[in-house]
Amino acid sequence: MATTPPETVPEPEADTAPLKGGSVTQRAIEAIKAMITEGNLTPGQRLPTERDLAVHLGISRSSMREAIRALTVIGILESRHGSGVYVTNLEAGDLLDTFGVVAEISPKPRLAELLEVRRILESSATALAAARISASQLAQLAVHLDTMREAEDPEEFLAADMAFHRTITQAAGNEALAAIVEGLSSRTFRARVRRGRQEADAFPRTREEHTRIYRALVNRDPEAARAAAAAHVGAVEEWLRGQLEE
Amino acid sequence: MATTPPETVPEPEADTAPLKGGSVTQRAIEAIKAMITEGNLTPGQRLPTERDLAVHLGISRSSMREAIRALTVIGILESRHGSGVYVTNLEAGDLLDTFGVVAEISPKPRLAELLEVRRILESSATALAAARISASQLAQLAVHLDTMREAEDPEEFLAADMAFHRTITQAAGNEALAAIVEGLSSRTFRARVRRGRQEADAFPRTREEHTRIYRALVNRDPEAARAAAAAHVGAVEEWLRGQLEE
DNA sequence: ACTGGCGAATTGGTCCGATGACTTGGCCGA
DNA sequence: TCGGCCAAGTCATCGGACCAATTCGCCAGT
Repeated sequence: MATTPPETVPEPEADTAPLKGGSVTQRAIEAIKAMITEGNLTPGQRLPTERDLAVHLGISRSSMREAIRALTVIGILESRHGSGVYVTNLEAGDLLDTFGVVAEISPKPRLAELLEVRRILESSATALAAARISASQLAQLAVHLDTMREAEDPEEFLAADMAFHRTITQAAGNEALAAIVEGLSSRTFRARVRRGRQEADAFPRTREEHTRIYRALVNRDPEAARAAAAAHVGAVEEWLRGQLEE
Repeated sequence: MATTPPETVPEPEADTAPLKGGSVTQRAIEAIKAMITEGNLTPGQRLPTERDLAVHLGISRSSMREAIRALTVIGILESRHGSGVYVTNLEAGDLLDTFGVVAEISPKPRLAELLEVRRILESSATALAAARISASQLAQLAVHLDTMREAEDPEEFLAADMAFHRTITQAAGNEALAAIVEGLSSRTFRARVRRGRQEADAFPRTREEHTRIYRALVNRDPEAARAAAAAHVGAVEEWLRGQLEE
């Protein structure tokens, strides 16, 4: 090994060395990201084998595996057992579902902030949907509303609730926006917020709010839709903030 | 691709085994996340050693390292050589700078969508800032405006530009919102968008847009601030969409 | 008794080799 | 021609070894 002699004073701050930066694994991560951004790797394409990549970058297979795993977790790569490692389609959903994880592990105060972000995004998404939603999507919304109306099981209610919102965000015609909002509304996130709220008269009120959103969409009224969605999320938000002051 | 033979072929669909699901490494990731959400691990706390964790979960150290690396990349853990593995402060910035990566590797069409998200968020953030910004922050904005006015070097201009927006998003008082917007405005992202736009008369126009935002903030006019910010981002957005149709 | 530096123990970082599990595609036989 | 079997390719996991950085206590010098 011909590494640097132990004499230079360490300067841990400036990121002046993008290639030599940090650990070997980090270098591998950057290398793969660079290959994608520079077009050497296109969505869906298969990468060389772990061994070849490791040799090519001059690192061990273990380190290369860590790099691949890291990029897998954030949705850039996807490794299929026995087949190979592939670049994902790099669709919004692939990359942004990490958001769900963030929502899962964020401490309570951060939760309120994330809910505010969701309110902003979802109200805008609903306004967009008012202009772009199709007839079949409106029909879907009606079905989900009926399901919520007749559901006794909270589980079923929640599922229809999520489907309702999902249909709207998809109708907004911005996949990235939809993916982010969905991440902020992820299963455990909502479960955490709802927990303990069921004893209140939340269900009828929620149904009413949903109905208001639906009517605004039917009338293709973006401003009404925005207001209704903001009020809907805002209600949860306000309740959560109240919870925090204890 | 022949269809299924009469028998065999298990039913690998439903994710009926959340604990046994997927790979060993995945199990380790979920285990650590669970430890955090359940409060067994608090922000800043040190984890057991890799070796101990591996033994405790009944897996090899290699797999455990992959899990730790994965959680490190998304900002949940932080490992210090020679010292140990620690939970981050779980602040918004730690968790959401993954957004920058998403913006970096997203293909062009997705870029327009992300820019639309930024427009939505930044306009709302600016409106919030109009109500909450402090006198000293307003003074900072003035300094950044002057810097932009006198800067000849595009590099310097861009730095002041980013600082300007950063001050505003921070003034909005929502760290999560600020972190997301900053991720969407990350270095390479803006560099990519700007590239080739400099030959146009973009700088004077940008300065003017910034000045308009600044005045709205000085007047503490949320609606004017929202409109000015939306127009500012929207200008870039529109230009990018034009670029896409080639 | 206090201070300063040195070194051993601890711990993450990297590498290597081996084995198991899964996929794929071609070969072989009915 | 068709269908199943087999072998090569590849990821998944494991266990061990050594290197590098940090940390902290011991010890010598003052």
